[in-house]
Amino acid sequence: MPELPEVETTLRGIKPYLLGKTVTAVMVHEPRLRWPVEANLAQMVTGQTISGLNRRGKYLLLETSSGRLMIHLGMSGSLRVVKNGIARRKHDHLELVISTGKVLRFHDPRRFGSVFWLPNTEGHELIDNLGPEPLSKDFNADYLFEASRGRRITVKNFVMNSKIVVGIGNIYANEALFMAAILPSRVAGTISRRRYGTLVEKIKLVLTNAIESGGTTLRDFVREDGSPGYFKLELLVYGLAGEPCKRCGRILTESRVGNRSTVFCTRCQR
DNA sequence: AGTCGCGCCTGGCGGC
DNA sequence: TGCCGCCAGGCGCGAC
Repeated sequence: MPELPEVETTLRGIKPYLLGKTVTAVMVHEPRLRWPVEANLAQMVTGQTISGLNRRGKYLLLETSSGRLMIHLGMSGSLRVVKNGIARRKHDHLELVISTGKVLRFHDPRRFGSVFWLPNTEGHELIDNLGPEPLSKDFNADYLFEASRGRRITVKNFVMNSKIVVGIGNIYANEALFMAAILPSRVAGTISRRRYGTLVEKIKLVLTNAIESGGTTLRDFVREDGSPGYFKLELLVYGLAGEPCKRCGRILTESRVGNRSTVFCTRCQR
């Protein structure tokens, strides 16, 4: 499930192959993604030179002089760089052929991902109103505390809201709340400034550590070379319901918060 | 305005 | 062994 660390890992992996390179062809094999791939996308991107690669939340941005290609990996998406001529696999929906003889392939079995072309002159509602980057200084205890006042949703749903802060999905929300010793079901508006300080610190820590491990591979996620991310080995609670808490030994509990699998320790988290 | 539930989609897995 | 139903969840959307 690509969250910020998986998208960042992908960005760092593909960057050396694409930066300063020219796209010589674009093939859209399956336009039926989360949002339909626009019919003119290939025409707009072909011939463009990629002048920068960036990430905003879970969106990858391939910058050119006339606009940017926005890619979201959805639930099961991945990007791989292969040599031109390697056989296409099932669910390889879109390809960018690069002047160097490499090909960037967008692979997404469940098709929850999306690909957009965004001209320089236009904004896009999907990225224009996002919250701060969690690894930036704009994301701090005061910000999160103030943003939470009056909110009746659970703290877990609160930090998974991309309008509040980008990049945190179910896995890292579970992990950060465990590390911060906060129960996922706590009401966001009733948590103290001090505890939000701890939560901010743990969110930054878990995301940073996960990036260092190349992200978390549960099923679908792979790096640009097809290799998995290894942060699964360092998960403390996600996927570990029924196992003893690594901190106190009590059996970890699983429930549904916001209709998503939530794992926590009833002793360590309050 | 904030909150909640739905649905998109495929593949893996448990149960029978 | 095979089939069926459930589940995984990012995220926009409609309803209240």
